Amino acid sequence: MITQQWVQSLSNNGCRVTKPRCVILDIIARSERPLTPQEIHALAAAKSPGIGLVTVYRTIDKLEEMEMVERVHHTGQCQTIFRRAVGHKHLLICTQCGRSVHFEGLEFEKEFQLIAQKHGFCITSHWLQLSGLCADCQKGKNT
Amino acid sequence: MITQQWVQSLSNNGCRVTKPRCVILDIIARSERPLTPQEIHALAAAKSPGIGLVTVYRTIDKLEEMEMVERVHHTGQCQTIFRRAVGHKHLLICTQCGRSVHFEGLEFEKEFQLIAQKHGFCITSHWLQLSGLCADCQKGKNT
DNA sequence: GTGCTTGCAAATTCTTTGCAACTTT
DNA sequence: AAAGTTGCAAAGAATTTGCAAGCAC
Repeated sequence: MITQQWVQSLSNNGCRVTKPRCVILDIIARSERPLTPQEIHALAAAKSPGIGLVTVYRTIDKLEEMEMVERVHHTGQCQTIFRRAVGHKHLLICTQCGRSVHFEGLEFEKEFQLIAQKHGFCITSHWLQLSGLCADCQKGKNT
Repeated sequence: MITQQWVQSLSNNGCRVTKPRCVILDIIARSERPLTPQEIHALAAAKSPGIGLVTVYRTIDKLEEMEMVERVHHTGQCQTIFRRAVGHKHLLICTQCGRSVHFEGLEFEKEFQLIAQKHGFCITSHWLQLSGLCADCQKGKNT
């Protein structure tokens, strides 16, 4: 389970493993789709009343810093949070239900470099996200 | 000049061609890099004192609606505005000076579809941006 | 006990809305 | 003259900060 790995990492980095933090971690780790800070807060508060939105923001910052989550562009904003994949992967997002899947994209890397060279640029990072409808939403299951 | 085309389009769509609007249009059309609403406002106010930030927001909305500009992910946010390219192009951005260039990316489209199919998704759009250092910034010119 | 965390309240920052005055056509 | 626009002030929304109390180790 991802949650346990994250708790371990936190601990290894000298961070305290507190109740609110665990609840938030677990919600993000288990989510199949990117969540906004507000959504995370709502889910966290449901599980464990009293958790503040501020704690959610601070936990997200910490997780981002430790490269366990990343910001994703979804529903018009780029502040939704999704767990980060191991290795170099990109995201495939369902515009309707939000379900997201990581995919390998190594084939592209070389092409990106070539394109950049043509313009005199030296690439340091890239942002690639595909949006569409997942199998269920195509069938109208989540309507 | 892009500005003139835009003014023409506005006019054709029944929009009034006002002074503030022209100033804002011109700033965005000429910019080599994505600008935040605040930056646009600062530049606009410098050229023509009295222009309100609200007008900038409203003009951006209109331009976006008419597909003349797009939101770009830059410097940690995705609300910076950059002119939109004709046809299907992607963006190459300098993380240091912000200079941006559009490039063709048709070769990727088919691959995107294939990847999506493997996961049962049907792609409707994608978001691809390459970030790095432009030629000048690599040489330390803009430091 | 020490020092990291938490939650509250307040402060900021960014964006949107209501409205009367003002332009463009 | 009619209708779209503008800028101001105010309202909202989202995020950050200060701080005393509370936990984890």
